Amino acid sequence: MEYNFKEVEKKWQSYWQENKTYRVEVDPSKPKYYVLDMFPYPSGAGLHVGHPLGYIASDIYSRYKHLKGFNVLHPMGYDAYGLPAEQYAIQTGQHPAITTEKNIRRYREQMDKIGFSFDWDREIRTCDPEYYKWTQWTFIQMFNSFYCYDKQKAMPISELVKAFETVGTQGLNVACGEEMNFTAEEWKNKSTKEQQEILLNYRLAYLADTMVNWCPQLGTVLANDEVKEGLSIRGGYPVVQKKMRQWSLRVSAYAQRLLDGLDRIDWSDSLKDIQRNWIGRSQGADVKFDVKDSDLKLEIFTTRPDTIFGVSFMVLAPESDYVKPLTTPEQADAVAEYLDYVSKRTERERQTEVKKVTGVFTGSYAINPFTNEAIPIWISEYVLSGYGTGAIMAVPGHDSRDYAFAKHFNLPIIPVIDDGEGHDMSEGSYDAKVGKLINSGIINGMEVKEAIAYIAKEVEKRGIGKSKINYRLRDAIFSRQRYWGEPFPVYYKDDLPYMLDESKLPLELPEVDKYLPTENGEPPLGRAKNWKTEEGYPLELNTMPGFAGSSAYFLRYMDPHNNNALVDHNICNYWRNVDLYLGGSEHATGHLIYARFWNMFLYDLGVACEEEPFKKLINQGMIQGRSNFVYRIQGTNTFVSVGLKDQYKTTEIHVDVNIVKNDVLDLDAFRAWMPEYANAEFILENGKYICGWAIEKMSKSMFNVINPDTIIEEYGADTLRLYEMFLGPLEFSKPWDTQGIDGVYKFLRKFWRLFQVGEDFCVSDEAPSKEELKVLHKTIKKVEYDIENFSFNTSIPAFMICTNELTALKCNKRAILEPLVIALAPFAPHMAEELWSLLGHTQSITKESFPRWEEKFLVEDTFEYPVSFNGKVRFKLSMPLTATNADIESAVKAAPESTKWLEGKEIKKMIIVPKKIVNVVIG
RNA sequence: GCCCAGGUGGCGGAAUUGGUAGACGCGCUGGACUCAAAAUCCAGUGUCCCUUAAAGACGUGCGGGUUCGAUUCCCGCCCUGGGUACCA
Repeated sequence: MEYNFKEVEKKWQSYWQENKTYRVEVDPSKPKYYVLDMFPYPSGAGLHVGHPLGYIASDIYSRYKHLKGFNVLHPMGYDAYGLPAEQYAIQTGQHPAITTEKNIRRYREQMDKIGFSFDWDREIRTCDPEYYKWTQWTFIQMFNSFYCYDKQKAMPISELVKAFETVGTQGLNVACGEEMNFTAEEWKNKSTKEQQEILLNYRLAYLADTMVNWCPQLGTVLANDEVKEGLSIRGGYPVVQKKMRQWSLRVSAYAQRLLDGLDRIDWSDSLKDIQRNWIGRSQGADVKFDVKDSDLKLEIFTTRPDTIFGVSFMVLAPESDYVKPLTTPEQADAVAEYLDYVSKRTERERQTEVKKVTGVFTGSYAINPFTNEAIPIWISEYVLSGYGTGAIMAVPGHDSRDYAFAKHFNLPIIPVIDDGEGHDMSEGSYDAKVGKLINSGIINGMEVKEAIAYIAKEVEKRGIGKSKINYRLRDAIFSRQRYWGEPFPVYYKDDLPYMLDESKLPLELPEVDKYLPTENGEPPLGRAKNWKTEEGYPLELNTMPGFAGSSAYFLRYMDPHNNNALVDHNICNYWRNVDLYLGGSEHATGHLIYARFWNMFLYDLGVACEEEPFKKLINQGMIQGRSNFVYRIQGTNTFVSVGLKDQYKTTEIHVDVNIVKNDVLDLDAFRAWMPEYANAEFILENGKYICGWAIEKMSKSMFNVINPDTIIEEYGADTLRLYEMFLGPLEFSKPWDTQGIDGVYKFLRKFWRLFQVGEDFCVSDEAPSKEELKVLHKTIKKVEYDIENFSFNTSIPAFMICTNELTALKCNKRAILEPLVIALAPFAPHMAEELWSLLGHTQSITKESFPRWEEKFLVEDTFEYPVSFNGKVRFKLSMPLTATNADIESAVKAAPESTKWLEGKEIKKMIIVPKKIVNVVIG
């Protein structure tokens, strides 16, 4: 009886579904294990063969953990809000909810065919009001919180108000937009509106003016990549830099905790590095400079206080608040002209034209606190308003950007560090933090490190500055002028934002007649009828960004139907956090930062039980496409096989990989593929048309998309699962190549045949031989080791070797085959279930335990020593395990093969590594 | 520019971390079974020298080093992929 995968896979998929085999509940009697995949955005194209890679790996691991006795949580859902459905809605008028629903059904259908062990009772969708109720709820909690640096956690905003009422801002050490100073008395005298405005400066979710690309004609904010040369890519309308009132999340408050947490989690070093760079901690000092003929103090941030004697000018960001007060009447026109130039520059231009040096003198001078010299204050776009204080002290001798600026505007360059090798200042700055200070008054002769500490201390002593740590991580802009996203639970009264009462949640997304901005530039929600509270206050028109819904979904899976809480505390206390998270590394600076931040906030609130949401993270690689080409002889409809194409002038054309098998083109299918090829002629080699090939991204336009359904149709889901794993290490990017799939397909059929005698299913109850037991235990050991280390690609060869060896031994013994079936179950669950039931078991294989391997079946009596002479292996020597080094030494000398290699030479040394190798050094 | 990962046959990739490099699979070559095909099975397959075999030499991006022994460790380069960039 041949293995009928179609029938078997269908049978077990419906069995699992009907019996809810993978349903999971809290069970304190068992250890928990939480395996999570990054949930997909359900796009219209459906799944291609690359998408399930991570799902298959996580499925193997969770099935394995289950067999190992863990209570495994393994859920799946959909990141359902997103741009493509909205774009489609704009074009067709079809509601994005309908498109999304359709796509989800298609995804589910495709996933079901692969045989995953998801607990579908826990499915969530971010666009479901029952789900986004808790996204909105969390936002309200953020609005009602501030971040206290002393306690290193989020606190209720009411505590801050209490502090303001009693001591004002005195002794305050909290996260904020800008430093504020007022007394309790002053606070009490402020109007409600003023007080609310001040509180926004401290809330974790806050409304503030932020710089954005604004396109007036399109009536929307644009991302940097949607703008080119100051014009919008769509329409070509002018785009300006504009401050807009936007919602933001104070992610920056958690910068240090996000950094520290990385040391406690099991992620790849490269991913941790990406996050560390993104957070960008730098230790330095804020220093205040007096301004000549003014009461103003100019505060700058520097990481190199040691170079303060080398400061020859100061630079302000064009957007800096210092610009206005520091511009003198004589320079007013020049500054205005420069600011106008800068405002027309887009972020993109500033980024691409990094080498372009521009700037203008303000007319004012700062006083160097250490030399008392007057130094000119300039404005330049190379200084960013959003980092540090938006102003710098420029040390052209030791900073390459300051150097370029000084050269361009002919400003003095003062060397203050001697690198000991006579660095030539005319060739560029010396940026390294190594050397001795020169031309630097009190710190002359000090090493750089010493000098940094000395000046930092001196600055604090004089009260002109303090040590400070800056982070590159910015707050997350949280508003989008889009329709298909979570509505904010916010209404406006007196121009101030207020949160809806929690009892009003969820605030459901309203219907609109069109998915475009309104005529007067409001977001699409401006079109909704009655978009106001019961009291008549207008509701927020923006929606939340894509990352809102994906920032706490892992918590919701624990308790997805709870209507009273994001997650029940006892349930959360059991599942705690994700033990294994699988997904792409493209989320390193997005989702994986936001989700950690969001979870830390919920942890501070007492909702989450662990500070870090994802204990271990694996980034699966991308599966690329393998494109096929045909070669048309130019000006004809004749196609030449790849081996002969150099004899003609040809054009390379992508051909649908689905009509090519093993690089051989199906000629009839090609003629039927497109009308223009209906009369195609071919020049063959060896009677076949061979196509060329290349590795490219899998995409429709390259005709190289492989649909998992097609593979399952032809080879079955188990083969697909095995082959995706066999392709290579999980983390690598690798091309899909259908050619190789035969190998694993053959393996499965061979495995099946182990249970057959002739045409019938037949296993023997005979006792296994020593040799058979060795094969079994060797395999289980290897497979277990590989699964634990996520090298599924090497455990499949272990099964293949095992099957070949058992076939050679003609072994069909139950004692060997039963444990093997269980070990194979995580990889090929359908076949395993079928064999298990054929072996006479009445309950699902998921109820079994993973087999244990025992060392005693693996130990040998002898070891075959490779004997090498001067590092080159010459022969093998079989020795008992009990042999001493002296035994081995004399055996090597006595071996007849040795005489050949020793001829005319003497043994200088003999290295014997027990159970490894013998190396004879001769000379 | 800076940070990270990687470079092994015709191809995807193994090598239990310093101990027989190329497991396993694909592809290719030959054979068996077939009227034939498919399927299946068996054998071979890093390079060079050679009619063949034995034997040998070379071989893990390049150049050095440590070691009895290096794909693995160290130093200096080259290339590929990823991240990031006026972050002071």
